[in-house]
Formats: sequence, structure tokens, C-alpha cells
Amino acid sequence: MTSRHTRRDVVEAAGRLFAQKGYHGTSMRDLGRELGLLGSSLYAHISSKEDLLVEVVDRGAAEFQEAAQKALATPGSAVDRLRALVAGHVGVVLDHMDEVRTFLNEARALDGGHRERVLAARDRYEQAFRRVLAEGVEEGSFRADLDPKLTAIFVLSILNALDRWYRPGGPLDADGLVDALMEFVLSGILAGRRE
Amino acid sequence: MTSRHTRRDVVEAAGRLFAQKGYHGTSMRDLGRELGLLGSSLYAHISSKEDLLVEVVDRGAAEFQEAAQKALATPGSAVDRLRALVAGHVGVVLDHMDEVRTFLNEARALDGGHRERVLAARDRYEQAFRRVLAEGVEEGSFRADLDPKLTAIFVLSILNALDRWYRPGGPLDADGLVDALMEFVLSGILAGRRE
DNA sequence: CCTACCGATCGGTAGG
DNA sequence: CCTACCGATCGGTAGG
Repeated sequence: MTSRHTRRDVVEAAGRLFAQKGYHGTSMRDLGRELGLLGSSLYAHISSKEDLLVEVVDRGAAEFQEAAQKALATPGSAVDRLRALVAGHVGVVLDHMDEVRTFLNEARALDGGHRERVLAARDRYEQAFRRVLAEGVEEGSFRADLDPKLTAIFVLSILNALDRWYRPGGPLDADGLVDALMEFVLSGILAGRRE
Repeated sequence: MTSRHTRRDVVEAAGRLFAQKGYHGTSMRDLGRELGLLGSSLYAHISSKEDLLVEVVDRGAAEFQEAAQKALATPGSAVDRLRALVAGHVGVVLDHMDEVRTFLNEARALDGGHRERVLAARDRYEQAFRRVLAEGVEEGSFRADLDPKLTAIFVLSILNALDRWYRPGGPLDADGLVDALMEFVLSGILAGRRE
């Protein structure tokens, strides 16, 4: 056997530590220790610490983008597509927590060009929500006075905070979480609006 | 004149840089440059970098706590108190953006004891929201099946993301923001629920 | 993947 | 608040 770790192992471990302690809070020696080797040995697999961050963040971005594309292809009403977007987001958070947290919190550690690419990816993702919200207004499902841009921000604010509190295996499973999210977003909290 | 900067100046500048680049992304020399002096000169005002973080974070926590206490004292219905909590939060974000961002994002850089204190402060603040939501259920303003704990998380998720996108001086002023937040939280986005 | 390093930068101190 | 440092740690490289 030649080497016991693949480049992929290194990127995954980096995601774990960047998510936990931040990019600047993680040293290459920390990362080596996580994998059971020396910091300097990592350079057999990668060429710089910043490259690692770029790769982790890009994976997060790609997962969200893919989930959004699938959700937008959901047939039915705008409500159905919004639910698909929310369920897709929950799925990405559960399956790729570390990349998601790094994508959301560590973009500022990237240099200008890479940071702009990440912000552009976030904006594209947000557009998927805006589009579905606007469709819902057109078809009459959502309030006529709804501001798709502002509302997309509100919905995404809730979704982007999931990694801060939601723990799989707790009392609320993924389906229950999606239901609770949709009820809150669709109907709010006031009583006496169903009868 | 003896010194041109007060301890307070140092703490404020630290808040600015910690909010912008993170605790680990800010060096004492960066902080000195921000104030026009050398990194080593800062130690005439403070005793360690970590102390600075503790002080910035504590200020953020105190602002939120104070705002919550005032809001809870608002007479009227639970809806009125919820609006007061939301308006108070918006006020704190607008007036103390740097401390807020440091409080929300840099707590993990604190050592165990200090970090626990911050998490306890966040929990107390969240409790204020839970209490008002539970009151609203009891008085019949909010849905009977509402989960105050989960709903508090949703509302605070939206509020805690404000610093990521809201810019004073833009098209939406603070009052308009509070109105939009309350409409979203109270009524959701579905059409045909008012008539 | 390790050994043996490199120059740069880190938080912080002594003394004025 | 500066000068002149300190030991520790940083990201990274050469050579095997």
C-alpha cells in the first residue's frame, strides 16, 4: 500500500474542522492530527490551505444548486415547489452539514475572486426561492402583496439557521421538520385563520 | 495629553474587526493599525486578546437582554409584546451591529467557561420569545397547536440573519422592516386568509 | 508520508 | 504609546 488517505479524505476532514472551528481557527497541523499524520504531509494531497477551503465551499454550493434544480422541476402548484425547495434544503443540511456550515460561515476567508463566486452561487440559490414565490403570487396561492425578494430572505434565514440547532436523531425527524417549516411559512402563527 | 485612545475605543475597534474578519482572522497588529498604533501598544489598555472578545460579546448579550426586558414589560396582548420583542431586536441590530455579529458568530472562539455563559445568555433571550408565544396561545391569539420552543427558534432565525443582508439607508426603513417581519410571522404567505 | 527545515507572523512583555 | 524584543506557531518546501 502506498498512502492511507485520499485527497477526498483530506477535503472531508477539512470540512469538519472548518465547520467546527472556522478556517482561521484551523491549522494545517490540526488537520493533520485529525487524520493521524503530520501537517506537512498534507501537501502530498493538496497544494494550499486556501485550495482546501475553496473545494469545501464549492461542494456546499453544488449540493444546494443541485437540490434547487430538482425542486424547481417538481410538477404541481407553487406551494408544491416551495415544499420541494424546503425539503431539498433540509436534505442537503442533513447530508452535508460540514460543507454547508463552511459555505455559509467561512466565505469571508476566501480571497476576492473566490468570495464573489460564492456570493453569486448563493444569489442563484436565492433566485430559485424568489421565482417560486413569484409564481405562487401569480397563480393566486400566495398573498398578492407579497414581496418575493424579501420573503425569500425570510424563508432562507430560517433554513440557513438549521445547522445551529437541528440534530438528527432528536424528537423531530426530517419530515416533521419540513412540515413544521411549511406550516410556519405558509400560515404564520395567528389563530382562527383556518375556520 | 497622555493617551489618545481609551479602552473603550479599543473594544469598539475590536468589535468592528471581529465582526468583519472573525476573531482568529484578526491579529493584534491589525487592531493596532485600525487605531493608528502598534499592536504591542494595545496592551496598555487591555490584558489579552481573549479579554477583548469576552468584552465585545458581553456587550452584545447585554443589549439583547435589556431590549427583551423592556419588551416583556409592554402592556396589551401577546401580539403587542411579540412586536415589541421584534422591534427591540431590530433596534439592537441597527445600533450595535458589530457586537451583535461577534456575539452570534464568534462565541466558539471563547474558552469553555466564557462560551457557556454566552450560550446561557442566548437561551435566556430565546426564553423571552417562548414565553410570549406561550402567552399568545393561552390567550387565544396564536394557534392552539403552536410549539413555542420551535416557533421561537424560527422567529429568532429570521432576526439573527438580519445583519447578513439588512442595510440601513436602503429602501426599507426600520419601521417597515418590523412591519414586514410581523406580517410574515403572524400571517405567513398564503392568500385568501384575511377575507 | 516523514524528516528537517524555512521565513513570516502570532500574542505578549520589559523598560522606558 | 514606542522600541526592542521573546518563544511559539503559522503555511509551506526539499528531499527522500
